[in-house]
Amino acid sequence: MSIGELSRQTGCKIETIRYYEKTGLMPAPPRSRGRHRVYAEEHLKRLTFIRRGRDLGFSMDQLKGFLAMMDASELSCGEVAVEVEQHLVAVRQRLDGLKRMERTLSDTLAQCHRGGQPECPIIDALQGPTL
Amino acid sequence: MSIGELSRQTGCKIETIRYYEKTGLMPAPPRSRGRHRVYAEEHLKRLTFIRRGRDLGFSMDQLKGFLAMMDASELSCGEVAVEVEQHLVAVRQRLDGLKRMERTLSDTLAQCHRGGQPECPIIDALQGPTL
DNA sequence: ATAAAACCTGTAGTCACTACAGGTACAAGG
DNA sequence: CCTTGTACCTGTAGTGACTACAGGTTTTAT
Repeated sequence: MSIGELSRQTGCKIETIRYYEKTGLMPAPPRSRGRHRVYAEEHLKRLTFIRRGRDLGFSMDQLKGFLAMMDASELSCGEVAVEVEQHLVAVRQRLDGLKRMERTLSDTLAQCHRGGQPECPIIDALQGPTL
Repeated sequence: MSIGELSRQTGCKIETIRYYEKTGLMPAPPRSRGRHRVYAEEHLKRLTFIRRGRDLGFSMDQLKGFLAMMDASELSCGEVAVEVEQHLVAVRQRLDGLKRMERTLSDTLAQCHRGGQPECPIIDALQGPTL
């Protein structure tokens, strides 16, 4: 499988795949005579795992940790679970922050009478000390 | 007011204030004989606005736009409102993504029987095609 | 055989900071 | 007035996770 094919199958850009290789997240695959990267099924699986993990908000470092455990086939579920749990806490915090943000923005917008009033509640809201 | 004092009042790190100056978000303030930055009330207001805006997820470029409008005292509420509205849409999308993320993570965790079963649903979930 | 597409390497840019190194200024106490 | 300690200065480089480009080589299809 060429890098382009792998890219199509995973939805991961070619540059990103090469970047993952450079940073050690993906192994360097064998090459053709002309130095083109040649990938196999295992690479597809690994990259799918990485993309999925990234989509779920794990850092490249966290994924590197997971992959190292899997590579060592000490897939001690427990250790991974602990990290996933911690991550979930962080995700929930971000979620709360974003919810607050959403509320503030929509409240502010609701107060704005679009006509050219001299005082804009949007600007006031952003400047004032309340909130 | 020294840069340290401004930093304390706004909760914005000194390096960040200098960075905002370099990028044109904050104006270059007058200096003391010895080149130390000397800030006034207006700087405090502006930086508060910037911090607030950043906390609400606006980019430095968007804030630069708002500030330029305010500086020109064409605070045409309408234009700002349109941008805020668009931003709100983006925030809601991120919120949805995060909610999906939260659900996937907690579902996956729920399936994991921490004991050393050979198959870890966490790893399966991240690798498999479903989801 | 040739042309177009895909691939290669290496470097630099993005965003919003953050950290550091190596130096100068200022405020307080003696 | 002098010293000491803190606060400040500039400039550069690093972060994370990519993305974009320039300038060259290989593969594939006609």
